[in-house]
Order: sequence, then C-alpha cells, then structure tokens
Amino acid sequence: MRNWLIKSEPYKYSWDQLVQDGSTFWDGVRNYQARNNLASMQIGELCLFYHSNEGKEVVGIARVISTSRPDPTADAETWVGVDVAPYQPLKSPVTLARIKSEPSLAQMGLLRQGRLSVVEVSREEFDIIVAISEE
DNA sequence: GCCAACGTTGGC
DNA sequence: GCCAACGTTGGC
Repeated sequence: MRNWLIKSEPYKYSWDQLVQDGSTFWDGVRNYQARNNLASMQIGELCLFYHSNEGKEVVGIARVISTSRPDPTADAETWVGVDVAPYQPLKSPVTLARIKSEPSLAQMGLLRQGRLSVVEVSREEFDIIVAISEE
C-alpha cells in the first residue's frame, strides 16, 4: 500500500465536488512522472486531496477505487487516469504553510517538486498530515 | 501579475 | 545529444 497526494485547483474540481459526485475519474494528467504514479496506483490506496492555487491546503482523503485505464480526454494512449472516491474529509485543512513549518515534512514530494500534480507520500508523512488535521 | 522551477520542443 | 526557447504550473 502506497500513499499519494493529488492536486486540483478547486475552481476546476474541488473536494466538495468529489463528495457531491461520489466518485470521479482522475484524468487530464499530462506529465510523465504523474502518469507513472497514476499507473502504479492500486485499489484501496489513499490519496491526500490538495487544493492548489486557491486554498493551498490538504482538505481530505480520497481512496483509489480502480486501477488505471486510458484517459479518454487524451489523443494518445500514453495517458491514463484512475477512479477515486471520497474516503474522509480532514477535520481541519492542513495548509501548505503549516506543512512547510513542520521539519518532519521537509522531504515531502509536495515541497521538493511543487509542480507535480500526482506525487507519492510516505506512510509517515501521510500520518503526520492526518495528525496535524486533528490537532 | 510576477517569477522560479520544470518539462517539452526543435534546431543544430 | 546538446541547448536555447518556450510553455505550464503554482506559490507569492
């Protein structure tokens, strides 16, 4: 089981929208590293759901409910997506500023590779984020 | 709105 | 295969 962080600009697709929809196909990724991450996702793996640009905070946890399949919004076979569903909202959002202020999270992919929209999160980092959200 | 950090493209 | 130019993302 691996853990992930997926980013979305809330005005494009927000956590609330995911909750309302029940599940969604996570598509539109056009970056090879992010694609590789999507392709290696397994059913049941948990993803931190991060709002980029507006909010800049982790707002919930989503669960992978299908392995990857071709992204119909792409014209090449290269690109894939997975289905995700809401798992649970965070009790309180964890902001980027808060993450940056936490020494134990300094190695997070989110910080090291800010532009990557699908990034792996270690189990430890995942647990720390959840713990912070419950403070 | 600006800019840093990347990724991609295309000329050579 | 290198590198300059350009485009995109996302924080500030």
